[in-house]
Amino acid sequence: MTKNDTNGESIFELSVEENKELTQKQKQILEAAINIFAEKGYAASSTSEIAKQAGVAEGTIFRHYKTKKDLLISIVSPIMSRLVAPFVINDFKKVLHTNYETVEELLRAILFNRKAFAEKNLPIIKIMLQEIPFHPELKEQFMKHVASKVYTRLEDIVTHFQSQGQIIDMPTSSIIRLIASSMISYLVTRFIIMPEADWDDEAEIERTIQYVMGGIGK
Amino acid sequence: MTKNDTNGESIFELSVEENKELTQKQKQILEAAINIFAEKGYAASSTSEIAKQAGVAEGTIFRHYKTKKDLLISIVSPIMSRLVAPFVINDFKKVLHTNYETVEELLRAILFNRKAFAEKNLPIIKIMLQEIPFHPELKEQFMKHVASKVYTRLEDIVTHFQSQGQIIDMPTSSIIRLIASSMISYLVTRFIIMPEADWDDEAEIERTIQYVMGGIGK
DNA sequence: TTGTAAAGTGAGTAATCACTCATTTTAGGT
DNA sequence: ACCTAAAATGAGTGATTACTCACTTTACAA
Repeated sequence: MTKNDTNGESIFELSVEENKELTQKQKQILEAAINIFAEKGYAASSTSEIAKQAGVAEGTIFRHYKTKKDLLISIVSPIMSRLVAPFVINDFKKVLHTNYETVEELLRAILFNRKAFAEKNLPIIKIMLQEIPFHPELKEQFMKHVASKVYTRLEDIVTHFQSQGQIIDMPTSSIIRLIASSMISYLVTRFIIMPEADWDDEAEIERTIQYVMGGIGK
Repeated sequence: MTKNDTNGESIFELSVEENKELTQKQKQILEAAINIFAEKGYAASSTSEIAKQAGVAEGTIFRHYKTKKDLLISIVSPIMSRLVAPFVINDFKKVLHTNYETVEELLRAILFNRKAFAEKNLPIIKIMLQEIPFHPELKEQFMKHVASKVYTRLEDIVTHFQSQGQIIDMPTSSIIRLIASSMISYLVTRFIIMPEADWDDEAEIERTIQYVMGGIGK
């Protein structure tokens, strides 16, 4: 089931382990928990409501998850690995340099790909963003397995294209922050802040890329 | 106490109504509630803990605030007006055009000013950002009294400088989104995501402005 | 068909929740 | 010094919370 082709733009299209061997009821619990956590927030959600919406007894939840927090982590943790999946390919650098001749191309591919990912996993991403500030384990996991890894890869990208003269001379950390900010802001605005506005996605992504290139391109 | 001078860059330095006639205990309640809400989130905070930290009886909280949610709104609401204060000056347009000859100047002034504001009101701003998604009244208030008003002013700014040829030809809404995203992202990263990193604020603001201008300037 | 371990149940538990209210304390004008 | 209204109190309320556990049901290999 796991795709592993690494040709073309597919670096950013690898999928990962789908839900393994889960009981039917366990899947129902996860689905209900995801919906309720996303809608009301973790702290304001009760296990009784989750059980009710999942159509299981409350005790069933605690047979699979020691605590309510355990349930939260079981939901949020997997999304973190999947969030960085495209960046942690083993020969990332090589594949990268041979497939993308310009920063623009690369950034566009990343943005399109992560947009699809965000679209597909919106509720869980909302939970992640909402709960990270209040759960040190989540924050730590995010910093260690998401932020730092993405940063390293972006560092590779920026320095590589900087040496090619495609990117202006500015501290790498600032360039990374500015690029990431623009791209993440687009996704957050698009799917979280104003999801019900009518978006011309292709055009707006194009403008975002144009804007970024104007800011960091030579 | 309220400053009303409108000369120089002071448009973005107006202060507003300070805490009016509040009991000493009421101030203690607000202070404790702000700290605890910011730290643990609204739903995970108990009125008993707030009362304890404030050094008052739990009943005292409910003498001043009908419900716990009422307390939340009493904390978050005022910050919204203060957030947009610089933008709702009555003769904003006139003062604006006479005081700032370039977009760059203006954006820099806004960013510096709102940075100071964010620094001074960080915990309340955190609460606002955290709780808006879960409280329709707050969301509505934010959209009506913050987002739409700021948007209108930015529209004025963008079209004005566009007619002067300082800003590229791109849909106004996209330009506003991109500018606002870059500036807000800086503040969020600076104060919420990575507050403990060592920032060279002046330099980073300058880079942000330079980046924005590269993206939207001619 | 039968044995058994895992899955599922739901009534029960102690703790905590937001909120009430009868009573006491405080502040300030006369 | 006295009066009074507002401020403050804290024990008490029923509802809800996350979680437990003795028990029943299910799935499936032998």
